Amino acid sequence: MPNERAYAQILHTIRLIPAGNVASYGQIADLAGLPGRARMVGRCLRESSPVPPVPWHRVLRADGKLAFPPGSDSYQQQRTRLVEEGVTVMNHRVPLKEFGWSPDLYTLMHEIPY
DNA sequence: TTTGTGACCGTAA
DNA sequence: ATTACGGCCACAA
Repeated sequence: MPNERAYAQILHTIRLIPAGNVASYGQIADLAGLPGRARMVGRCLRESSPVPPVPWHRVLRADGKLAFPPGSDSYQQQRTRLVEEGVTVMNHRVPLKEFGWSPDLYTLMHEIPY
C-alpha cells in the first residue's frame, strides 16, 4: 500500500483531537501533512473501520454537519457519542462558529505527527 | 483506459 | 440561507 503512511498519519492526527472537541476532514488532512485531501480522510475512515482509540466521531464536515445521512445508523452513533462528550448537536450539525471551535484545533494541536 | 463515486472543501452566484 | 462548480485522488467497474 502506497498510502499506508498517509493513513497512519491521518489516524494519528485524529487521535489528537481532545474529547469534547471536533475537527473537520480538511483540518485533519492539513494537520496530517496532506493539504487539500479531505476526501482521503473520509476514505481512510471508511476503509479502516475505526475502533475506539480513534475518535472518528469527532470528525465533521467543514460546515459542522455530520457527514452521514441523518437517521442512518452511523449518524445516530456519532451523534450519541458527541452528545456524551458534551458536544452540542442541533439539526444535524455542530454550531462550530457559534462556539468558536473550528480554529481552536490549530492552537490545541500544534506539534504534530509521527 | 475512461468513468463514476465518495464520511470533502473553498469560492462564487 | 442554498446551489453550482471545480479541485481533490484512490478505487472499482
